[in-house]
Amino acid sequence: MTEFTKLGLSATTLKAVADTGYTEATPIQAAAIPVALAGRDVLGIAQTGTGKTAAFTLPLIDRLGTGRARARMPRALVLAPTRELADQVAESFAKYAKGTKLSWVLLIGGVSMGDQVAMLNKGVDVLIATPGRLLDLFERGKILLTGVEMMVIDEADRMLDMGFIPDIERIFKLTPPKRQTLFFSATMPPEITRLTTQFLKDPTRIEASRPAMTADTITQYIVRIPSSDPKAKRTALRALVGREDVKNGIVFCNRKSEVDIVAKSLKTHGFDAAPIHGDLDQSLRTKTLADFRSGALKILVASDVAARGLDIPDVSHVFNYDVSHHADDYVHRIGRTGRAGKLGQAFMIVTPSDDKSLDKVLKLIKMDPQELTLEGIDFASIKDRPRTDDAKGRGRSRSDRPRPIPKSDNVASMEPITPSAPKAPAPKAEEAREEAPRRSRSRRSTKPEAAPEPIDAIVATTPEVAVEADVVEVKAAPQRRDRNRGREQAPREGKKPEPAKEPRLQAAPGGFGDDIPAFLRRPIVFQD
DNA sequence: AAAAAAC
Repeated sequence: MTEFTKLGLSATTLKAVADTGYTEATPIQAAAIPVALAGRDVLGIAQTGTGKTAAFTLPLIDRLGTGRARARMPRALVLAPTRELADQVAESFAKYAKGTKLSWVLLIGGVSMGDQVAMLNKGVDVLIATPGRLLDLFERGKILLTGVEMMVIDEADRMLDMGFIPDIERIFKLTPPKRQTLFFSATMPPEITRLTTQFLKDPTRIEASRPAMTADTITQYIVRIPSSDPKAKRTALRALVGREDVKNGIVFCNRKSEVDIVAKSLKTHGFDAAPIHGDLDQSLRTKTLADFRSGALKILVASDVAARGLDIPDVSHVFNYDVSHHADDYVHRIGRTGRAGKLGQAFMIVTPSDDKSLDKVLKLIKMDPQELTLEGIDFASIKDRPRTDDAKGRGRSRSDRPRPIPKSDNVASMEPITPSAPKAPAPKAEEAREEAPRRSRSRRSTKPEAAPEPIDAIVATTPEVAVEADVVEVKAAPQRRDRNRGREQAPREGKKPEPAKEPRLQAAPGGFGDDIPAFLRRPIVFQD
């Protein structure tokens, strides 16, 4: 391991690092920081859990030094795929930049624009943003990206999954070509390779080998049940959660609607659980996550919004209510536990209809998790009330749908599952009535068309560094700021409901009074 | 198959 002091960071930055208690850099930090400090582009291939955030935050802070920010002209831009991840970067920034005069702002959706705009007007050095809000603010003329000296793309492959690549491309083109770019992705599918070829200059490729597929701090289990019925699955989940000594745990579901149902079910049965997914109000998401981090909430029921990247140290259990369809997601999900040397347990409920997904997972993790059996539950006789969110045309009409089955005592006795002794008495197993919260949301496909052109590998200009990644990670500050929670209305600037998109004059930059040079009101686009 | 992300 390399010490931070050997990486060429300034005294101020080193002091901030030392204050966090860390002395040794992770492999990706040791490799990336000197390259970034030298002003070179970095192509980092690394998963979360490798200390990636600090690997770009520290050199960013160092290189921006004490230069000063101008109104609406940020000098650095960090893009992350989800709001929570962006927030996490902001936390890291707050921690490491505290000895400097650098200012920064978190630009994410779901929260008031007012504070963000005010910060931009005052002038900030660093923007930490999700693509949607950044472009929104740009289109409103609140930001100029022509002063961007450094740009960081975090979790690029996830951006691809989420259909953000056109946005990212557009943002790249709004920044000056001479910027320094630090680009991170866990995998390098063709579309991502194309992006790096187009926008990175002679990057140094730094690869942290996949963190061990199954960190040996995580014990994995498979819980097979003979029924795919949602109610049967919930019963199994409760039996599982009830018998484990769960300090704090995350339950992952594949669908947002299921997240709501499962959270409600757990709550009804006396568990301290709350849902988190992308359809929930951002203030709620923020609060729920904060509660979970602080220990005020024991069980987080989550969609994959929480699967990747979120650094919640010390999660004791992960429960996969659904088998993830993407094997990668399974690895990310269970990676929320067993972190920083702590021990973790991961359970996966598997039904007969999960065969395909399970195969993919098992192939990827290259091991066979221990099989557990939940004894004493007659899963076959548990039937959920019909779900009504299946209204995709061929759904049955209200009248000919089967009626809810009268409550019956499905659960005989809760036998301990195989290896360990029962810890807590299983909660009462009567199903409460659960109404599936219905959500209809128009969904547009954002998948960009795959560019067929296969691109050659990136030129590695420095010897390729293949390093062994381990699980040491710079921890997020335990105390979160509540800056997301501002509920006040964003001051409506101009009362145009929808500015007709014609001759695109940007809103006036500050500092010119009424006399604004025309060129400043025109959008500026750099073509690479 | 679904998740996420702008008003």
